[in-house]
Amino acid sequence: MARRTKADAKATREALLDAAEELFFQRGVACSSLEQIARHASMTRGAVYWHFRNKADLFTAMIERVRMPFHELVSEASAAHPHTSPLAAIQLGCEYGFQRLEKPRYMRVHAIVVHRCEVFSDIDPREIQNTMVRDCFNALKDYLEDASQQGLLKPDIDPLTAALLLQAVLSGIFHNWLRDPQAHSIYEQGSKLVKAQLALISLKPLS
Amino acid sequence: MARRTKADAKATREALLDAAEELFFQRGVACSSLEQIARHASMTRGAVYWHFRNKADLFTAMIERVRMPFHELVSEASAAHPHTSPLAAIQLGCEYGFQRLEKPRYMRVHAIVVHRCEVFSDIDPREIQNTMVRDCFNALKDYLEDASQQGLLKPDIDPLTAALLLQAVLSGIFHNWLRDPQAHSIYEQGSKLVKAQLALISLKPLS
DNA sequence: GCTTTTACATTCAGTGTTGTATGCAAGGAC
DNA sequence: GTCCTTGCATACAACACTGAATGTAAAAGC
Repeated sequence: MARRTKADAKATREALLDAAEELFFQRGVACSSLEQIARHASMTRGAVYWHFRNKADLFTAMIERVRMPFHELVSEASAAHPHTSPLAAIQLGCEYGFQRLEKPRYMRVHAIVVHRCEVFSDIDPREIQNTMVRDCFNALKDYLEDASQQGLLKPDIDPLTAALLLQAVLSGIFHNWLRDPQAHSIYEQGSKLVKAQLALISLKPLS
Repeated sequence: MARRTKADAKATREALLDAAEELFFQRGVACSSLEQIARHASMTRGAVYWHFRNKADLFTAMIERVRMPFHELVSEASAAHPHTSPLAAIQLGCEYGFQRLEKPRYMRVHAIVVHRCEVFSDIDPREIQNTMVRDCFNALKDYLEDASQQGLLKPDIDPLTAALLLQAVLSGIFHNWLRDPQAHSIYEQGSKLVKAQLALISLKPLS
């Protein structure tokens, strides 16, 4: 068959990643063979082995397309809404994150990492999740310590516990939604619950 | 080889489940073959196929050994601590649950369901988790509605939202711990956070 | 315009796994 | 004591998947 131009090759790579995403999501990582993935992208396994070393390499490349560190979300949010309090920044960052998660690609890949893959070769999905969670928690802690120093928090709760609770709430919202994404909008449900939780720990009602 | 008595057969079955538990936990469900499981229990695949129809059947049998409905935890707890308020019942039920999770068997099996298995044949780990979560949430909602009617909750939070938040907190605690069970005790961390969250929603300080 | 890469397709060998079929020795009921 | 059944072990057939080797035609470089 005809060889493709450099741009075509890039498109092929993306198509393979798309196909992997769909099949991993539908049948799970272990149950999706490279042959099936290639066929789903109208290619052969040769193409897969050209662009990726093996299944694990393909997998990590797929993950790379959907990274979203919390501080990125917040700075993106605060670009649109400047001069906000730490608590409002958290609320906005979460809402931006929830909105991203509703995009099919983000939903699918996160669903794959959480529910459709297990340890294989040198990939451990828990580590992937751990880095995401740690990043999020550290950001929350920073914002809540800021809020505490500005006297925005109720005096009977320390910022560390507040961060732990809020991070747990976020984790819960995330996992509850991901277990059945069709059931409800994580943006609506999540925003509501984050707001409620922030109201519980903040001294004054949120703006 | 010698045929075993009925009690021996039962022991064999348990040994196979134990072996599956260990291997699933170590290498993941997909990466553990029935041959490996049988060998790990000093048996052959014939024993596996005698006691279980296939891998999926073995898997569900393994799950069956660690079920713990929330109301069971609470009734077990309130047998030891009678005449408690709904909020204290929640606290106690959670603590009993956390303590169970720290037992190796419970920890391993839950870790397997959450992190070491994906959809295979007709098994969907999400459904298993969904039933657990729904059961827990319904129980929480009942207790919190009781608490609300007894005037124990802050007036600015409705029992439904409180239940959603608390369930999210529990989910978060669970997943955060399960991602790295060695890092901390879920009993200590979880009890602390549940207490803090209950304090946030309750009108008076908890006894 | 020629050569060298690139971007795949095709083929092949090897391995691991599943399900089933069969064998067999001891248990259990009478 | 016998006969059927149980509780496995062993053997077999079929398949699916991986990784690597090889083939190849067109793009890129000069």
